[in-house]
Amino acid sequence: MNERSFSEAPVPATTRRTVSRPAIEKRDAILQAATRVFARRGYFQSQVADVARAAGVAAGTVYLYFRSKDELLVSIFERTMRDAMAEGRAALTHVASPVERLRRIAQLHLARMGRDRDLAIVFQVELRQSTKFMERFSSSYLREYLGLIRDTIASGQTAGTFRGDINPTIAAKVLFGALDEMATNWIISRRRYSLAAQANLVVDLFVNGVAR
Amino acid sequence: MNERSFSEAPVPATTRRTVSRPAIEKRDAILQAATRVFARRGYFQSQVADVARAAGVAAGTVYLYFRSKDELLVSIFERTMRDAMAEGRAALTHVASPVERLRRIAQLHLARMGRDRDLAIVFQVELRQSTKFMERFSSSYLREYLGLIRDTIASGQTAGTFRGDINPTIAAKVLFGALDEMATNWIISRRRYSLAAQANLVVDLFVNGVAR
Amino acid sequence: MNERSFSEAPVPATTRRTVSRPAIEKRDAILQAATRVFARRGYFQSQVADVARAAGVAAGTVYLYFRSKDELLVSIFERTMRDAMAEGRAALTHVASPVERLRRIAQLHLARMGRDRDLAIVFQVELRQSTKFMERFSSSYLREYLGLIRDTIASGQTAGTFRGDINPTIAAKVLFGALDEMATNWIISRRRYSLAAQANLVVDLFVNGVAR
Amino acid sequence: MNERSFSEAPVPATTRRTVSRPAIEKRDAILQAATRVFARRGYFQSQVADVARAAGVAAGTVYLYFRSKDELLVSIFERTMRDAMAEGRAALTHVASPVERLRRIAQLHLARMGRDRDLAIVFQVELRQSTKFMERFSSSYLREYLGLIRDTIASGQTAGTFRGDINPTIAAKVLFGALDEMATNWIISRRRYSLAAQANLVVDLFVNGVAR
DNA sequence: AATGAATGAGCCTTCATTCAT
DNA sequence: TATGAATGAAGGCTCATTCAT
Repeated sequence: MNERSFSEAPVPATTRRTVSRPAIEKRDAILQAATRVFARRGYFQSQVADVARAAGVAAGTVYLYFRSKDELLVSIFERTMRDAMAEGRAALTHVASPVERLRRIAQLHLARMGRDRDLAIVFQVELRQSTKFMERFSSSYLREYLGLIRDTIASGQTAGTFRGDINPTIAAKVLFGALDEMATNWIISRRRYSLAAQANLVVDLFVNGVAR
Repeated sequence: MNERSFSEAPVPATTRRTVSRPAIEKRDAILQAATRVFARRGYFQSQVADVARAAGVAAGTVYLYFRSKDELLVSIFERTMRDAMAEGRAALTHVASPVERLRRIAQLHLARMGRDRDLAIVFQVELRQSTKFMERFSSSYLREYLGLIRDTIASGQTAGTFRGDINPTIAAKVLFGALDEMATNWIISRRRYSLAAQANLVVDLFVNGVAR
Repeated sequence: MNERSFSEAPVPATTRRTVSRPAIEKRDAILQAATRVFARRGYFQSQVADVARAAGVAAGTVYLYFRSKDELLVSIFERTMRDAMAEGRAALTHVASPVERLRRIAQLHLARMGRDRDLAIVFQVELRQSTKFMERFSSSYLREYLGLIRDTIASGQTAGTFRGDINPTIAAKVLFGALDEMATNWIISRRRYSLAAQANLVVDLFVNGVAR
Repeated sequence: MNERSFSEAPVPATTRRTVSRPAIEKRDAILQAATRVFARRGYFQSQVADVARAAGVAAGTVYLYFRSKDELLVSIFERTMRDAMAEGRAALTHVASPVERLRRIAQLHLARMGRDRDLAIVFQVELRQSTKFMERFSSSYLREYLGLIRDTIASGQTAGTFRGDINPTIAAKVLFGALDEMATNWIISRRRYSLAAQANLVVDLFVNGVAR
């Protein structure tokens, strides 16, 4: 991967703020095509021209919507995370019970990945190629996501539902790591099973432990 | 990454079985240099010439010991996993208690990664770039490693230490995912802390859960 | 020379059939540059970058018009042979006399080589580097060319102009070999003389023999 | 092909003049192996290590007998031509008739090639790769060989057997070209037939022409 | 004389990106 | 906005040759 820039999302810029509807649609089409192509061939094996072809546009057109090939990957991540966080927060609005909140988080997490295998592949595999790349991610949405889990755990501790002697930061990583591994394993596995169905099992394990 | 071959390790061999000591040493030196270089620059940014220079040999010499650049990566994985599995099995020989066994596994896992940051980077980041690559890994040593964890959990169930109503396969993934995330987070994090020290915390959480 | 593919000519095509004029011109320019460069430096000593520079395009551009370095060589052969066969057939249309036909063939053959020393060098030297390469050639245009000569001889036999006791296939090879050697010798020789002027001498010798 | 040197034949040089019998034998073995390997794989595809292996020696050993890979090719040519010229002259000693002399030359030429297909391939194909290479050849043995033919023809003219109005130099090229083409065609052709058997046909054609 | 491990120069090809239209 | 032809930097790998043993 060449020098990653990680700069602002470039939107076709005739007018800065009002981006026309068809422009957004084309941008989305390209992003979707990129997800499909990256998932099938892998990021490095994929050529920008492949993405363009899959999106039904010319190679040069991709660069009207994205600054670079890297940015396609970054944008897939950001769009998905933005959606996920928004959906997550909405889903948690009226859920008070910490356990139930974790359950919702896990369900949404695995459901989103399980719903779109190509997206899942990009998230679980293609997105993890360089420390720079990962640092960039962890310091933004991922930090936010881990924070959401951590806060939920902490509030569970405050409420007396969860043990006070555990470190909520570490616990958050444990849960995230577990969900992440579920998703990765689902990608890799030849067998086809419901990923979402594992959410409750994971949360149950996380909450109650393996001990009798 | 180009077509990976994953074929046998090509060691310059005077006779097939007896590989001379200096040959082994040079091979190891190259592998170590590769770990360092890949970790610092990333696999794709690294040139074979960089690795050669770091190992103090000529570029062409790398190809006397490894079939391709890819094979350097594969070999780092395989050598480490082989060592880790051997060390793991040895360390578990006389440990009967399931909880203690999990603790040992976690400790060895995080200690190994925490001991060599470069190796950890290669393992947590560089090695996860393509589905093909990951499939190859999961179907060998990783499967074996997950199996080791799963069997430990299952024996804990048999012994009555662990709940009978959990799926040991899923539980194994949960624990592995948690450890894996610890390592990844440690890599990414700017702060320097002891990775190994988290082993007990993770296992405690895994065994007892967050619930009061 | 690497694995030769000998596949279809890859012409950048807006539409499959209508190749734009400038595209054809650029392709021709590259082919001409390749002829010049290969003749001066030899095929293996020539770099694709040399050809590109001589053609006034970037190195990558060559690959928009030709699949590989090999294909440049193949294309020079094919374009020349196509032209030569077309010109040859046209020139023979109204020539009935077998001797006169042979004379025309020889004249065109040597005139074409004598007209473009670079092309001659590529034909007489660079194009004869591997059995695979030569097999490929002999089984296409060369076979056709030898066939043209053989048929002319055979018709001369039928007409009673030529002896009936000679094998026209062998006679064709003899004439072709003679012309080919004339060309090769002309290439190699330091002295500059008219190659075309030897056509009649060769044909006279071929027709009448050296015997008094 | 890299810079060709075309320098003196390097003989293992412990003592300059007295080359031990086994040294000569090893040199010959290498040359024979080279002929076989070059013929099968082509000169450029062949590695010096291939030749060494085929000769049953180590790669470095080849360089004790030959200065370079190029020189292997050159030496094959020179050894064969030396033998051929010697054999030729001997065979012609007591043959006075010009036609008969030509017949002997043609027979020896085609018999030698027809006897050793690998050698024939090297001579007809591998040896003709660069102008420099060919210039080197033409200016030595080839010139001598053509001279032999030319002189024979000239003496035939003096004797009144051959027409006085032909240019013996051109006639010599014609005959050589004819023989050369016979050999090349025999190499390329899938069909297996006697090459030597064509000698008389070619000479008859050369002497008497195709005309009735 | 013989070995074969080591060297390192050399080059085809790909493909992200640009830009004239 | 859209196109797609053109660019040119970049690098993995081969293999003839050397040389310490």
